[in-house]
Amino acid sequence: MYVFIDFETRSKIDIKKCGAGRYCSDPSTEILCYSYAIDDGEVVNVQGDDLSSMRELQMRGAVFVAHNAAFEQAIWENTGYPPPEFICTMALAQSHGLPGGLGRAAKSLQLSFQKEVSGTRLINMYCKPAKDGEFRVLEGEDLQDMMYYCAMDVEVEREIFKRLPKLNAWEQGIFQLTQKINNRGIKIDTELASKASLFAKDLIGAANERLKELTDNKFYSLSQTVRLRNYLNDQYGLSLETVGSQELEEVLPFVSDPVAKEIITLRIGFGRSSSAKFDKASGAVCDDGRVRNYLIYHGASTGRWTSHTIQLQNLPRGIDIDADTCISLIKNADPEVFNMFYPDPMGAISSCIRGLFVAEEGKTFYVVDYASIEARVLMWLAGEKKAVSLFKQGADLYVEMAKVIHNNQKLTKENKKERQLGKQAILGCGYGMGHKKFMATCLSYGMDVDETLAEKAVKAYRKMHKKVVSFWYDLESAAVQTMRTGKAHRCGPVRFTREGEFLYCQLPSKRKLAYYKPLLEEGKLVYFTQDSQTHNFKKTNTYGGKLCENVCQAVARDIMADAMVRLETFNLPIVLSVHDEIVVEAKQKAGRLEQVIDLMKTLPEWAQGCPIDAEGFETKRYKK
DNA sequence: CGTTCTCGCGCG
DNA sequence: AAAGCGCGCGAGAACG
Repeated sequence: MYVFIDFETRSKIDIKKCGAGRYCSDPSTEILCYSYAIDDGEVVNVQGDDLSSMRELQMRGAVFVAHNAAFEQAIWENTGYPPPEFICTMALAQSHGLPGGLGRAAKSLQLSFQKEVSGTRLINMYCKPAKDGEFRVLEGEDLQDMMYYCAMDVEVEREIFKRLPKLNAWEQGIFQLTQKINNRGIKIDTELASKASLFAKDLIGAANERLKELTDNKFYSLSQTVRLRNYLNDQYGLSLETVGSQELEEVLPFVSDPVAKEIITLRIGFGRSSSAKFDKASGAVCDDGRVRNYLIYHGASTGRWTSHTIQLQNLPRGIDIDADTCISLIKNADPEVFNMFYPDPMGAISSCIRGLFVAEEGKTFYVVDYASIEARVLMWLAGEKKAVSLFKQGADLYVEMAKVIHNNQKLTKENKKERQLGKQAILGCGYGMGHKKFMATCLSYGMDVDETLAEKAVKAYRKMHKKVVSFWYDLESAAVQTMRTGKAHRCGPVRFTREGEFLYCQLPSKRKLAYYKPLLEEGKLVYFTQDSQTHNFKKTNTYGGKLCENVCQAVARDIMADAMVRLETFNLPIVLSVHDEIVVEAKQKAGRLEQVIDLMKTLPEWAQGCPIDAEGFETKRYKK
């Protein structure tokens, strides 16, 4: 028996500011009404927060289904009863390469039920307090409309559920593990959050004031990016395409006007949004000092986790300063003293963002990450035996690459510049990058590589790793053949199949990557996906190099997911995972770091032979 | 006034 | 033998 359910809740606190973790646990948060449907039955609307009939269904072994089940589970928990396990239609949508949001998912699937747009007005009216801080009373026609809106959400989620295959048992387990981590949460240094936010706001405020002076009050903020670009171009004869820091760094040496120079310097130094993460941390922290509900299962189409509320997957690495010293200055010193201490005070503050996350009293973080896992997975999948064995021996592949690029066997680790180029090639050229893009990528890492050298590097990579190159073409041709014939086609360790509205790519772990509404257009493979920049759901083309990238990212994720399950089995609680890194929070114990590393390096049956490696450290305060 | 899109930032 | 890819969020601006 499946029970499809959707809660409408109200709260005195703002879910946008606090995230679902704190929102659901706040005492002012309560269920206004809810709708549910049993199997194919009619949707039932219930006013108020009495869940007793739901608990009865739970007792009878019903399987509950919700869209973004984490929310329903947390709300259920807040009523004082342990929630059942859920199937999450958002997880189903995302694991099929569809948008996560209920409305967007319904739209992209062109369901017969669509999300009711009129719900927004009701939510603003009844789910948030009025200006006097009190809730408006939901009754009469608006109550009926609210229940109708809620019921439609149930219809939509039921239709998504019927339309998409369920997660396999292993992946449902990974989904549950994600929820477990989300509920466990991670502790925040709240004192640091509030003080650092003030420091950052001071600095940004001063920079914006200076911008006003320099531009005769034409601006109020350095983040007015488009206007700032046009202004610099018009006023100073520049030809900027953006005001991104990379482009600005490039042109700065050629700008002669002192005012333009200063504006650009201000934008580079203060354009980043540093105080935002501190503020979000302050807002999202629960009563026990932890933030929760930050990981999104299968947020990326490849299966990687993404993160929200506080985006934990893009914490700045920081500049080269001692973060502990900087944090104690933020806590104990005045801003003036602080600014004297650091020539780049914004850089210093943003270097402390990682330090917001601290281990619970008596515990410590074990931070372990895989070494260039995607490059290793690629060599393994492509069958590059030599590279695989070099990786296994612990050889320096970056130097080996440099030797080929420069046609010089005498190069060693000490040839830093050459090795750096070799590293860029190994990490960057595996998915078909051309030499122009390679040049730009090198430049973004501060390496000035000319076109000839870039061309040499790309050619050398492709010559040295012929099987990687053929892997691109074989992947594309297997996918295209599957589209042409409707039959499964294998490419080494992966297998393409055509089922329903999807082209699937089955990975060694048996998990399937999904491509929605695939088509051959003049022999080229296209499919529908959400544009990662604009969020528009649209047709996009793909090709060997891109398929290769998807597969490598996905396999690396599967290796990490497997390790995460293992860590939890050995009672090593994960509080965070970031693409190739896992953070465990546990009591300090001799040998524990090695244990975490060993468990992460242990490979599942399907990945035997993959040359992975991991390293890490322990720390009370999160850092890179 | 709220929603949606774009730009730019940060990570892997 | 041609192409690197995957995200979320804040702020501003456009839209209704």
